[in-house]
Amino acid sequence: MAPGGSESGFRGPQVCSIVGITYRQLDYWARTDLLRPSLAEARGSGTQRLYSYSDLLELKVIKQLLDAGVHLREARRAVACLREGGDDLATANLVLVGGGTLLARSGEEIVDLLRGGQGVFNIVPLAGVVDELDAAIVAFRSAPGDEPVRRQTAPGATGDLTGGAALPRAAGES
Amino acid sequence: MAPGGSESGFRGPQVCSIVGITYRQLDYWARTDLLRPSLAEARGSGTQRLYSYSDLLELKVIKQLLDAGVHLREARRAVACLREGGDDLATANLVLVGGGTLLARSGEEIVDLLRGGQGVFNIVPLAGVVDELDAAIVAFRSAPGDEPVRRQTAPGATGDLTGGAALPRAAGES
DNA sequence: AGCCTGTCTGACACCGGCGTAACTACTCGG
DNA sequence: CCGAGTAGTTACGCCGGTGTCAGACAGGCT
Repeated sequence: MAPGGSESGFRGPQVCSIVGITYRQLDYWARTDLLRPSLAEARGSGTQRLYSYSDLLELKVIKQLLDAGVHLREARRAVACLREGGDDLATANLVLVGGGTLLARSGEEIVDLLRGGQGVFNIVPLAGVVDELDAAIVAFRSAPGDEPVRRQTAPGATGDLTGGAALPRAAGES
Repeated sequence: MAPGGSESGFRGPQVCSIVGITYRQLDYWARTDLLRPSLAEARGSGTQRLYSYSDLLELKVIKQLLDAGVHLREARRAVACLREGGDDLATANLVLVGGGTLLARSGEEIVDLLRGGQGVFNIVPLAGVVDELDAAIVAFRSAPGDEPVRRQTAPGATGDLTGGAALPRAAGES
């Protein structure tokens, strides 16, 4: 298989090493409707799933939530909110409050929520997630089966990431 | 300072109905060293555990975290941080970031963390926790065996929340 | 076609976090 | 001193989420 050749999406094992999850997790999440591949689903043994760039982004968010000790049930709600979220995700923060999810654009918005709300807030800064994901993709393309951690090159040089799904990187994070 | 402090503390089943957890949870948490009663531990069948007011506060924080879908492992770290915190917990926010815990006194502090941090933030406004806990204690004393398990949407209009029983609420909430 | 390799699939097992149900031990009123 | 009630303890099992492993299958290569 050619690591730099086909641009038609990402297959299961590729997704696993890019996002940093196990194949069992990816499979379980696809079977339980947490996140199914948007480009092509498996139709039996031997076929292959194809994930888009935005799929990877959602998977990365899920992994971050799991690493932070958040339950998969909350991750399901987060994914649902991300899909409605629109296009400029890199500058927003995903906020989970008891029973609801929303995208906060500014820090002051979060402070307002903290003042009035009772309950626990789970907040995911999406800019960092996008950064990590792009760096992991670039590292994977340069060395698919080797050391995954490489220096962070500007992903804008790669042109098209996955056709039409690539998000333009915003510069500032504040 | 603590409601109910005039007596010798809170016993297991009382704690369960005040905090809103099951006896099995309380027992499991005591056995796995998440939170052991600080006043008296069980020394065999028939004896009884005695929990202090600050025990109840920690238990309430744990329950809030669980309700928000946070794993028990994170709750263990949160408890450790709460014990190191000062006395004025009611004005602070408990913040869990990947691998670390801290108490943030102001909203701006949280915004600063959000700017630079990469990872998921779990934030617990402790003022709301104290409110709910005091209200539950007052409700329990007026109707010890009557009150069913109340939902998270505390009535709040109980009136004499701070009537000689609760901690003095210092900071405005909105 | 036959082989090889990569990928999906199914069955089994494991562990954390409890629920349920018995059992046990202490306390209290009489 | 004895029965009732209460509270802690043990035993067993369930369920969600994964690791492990063997098996099934598509597609490319010879």
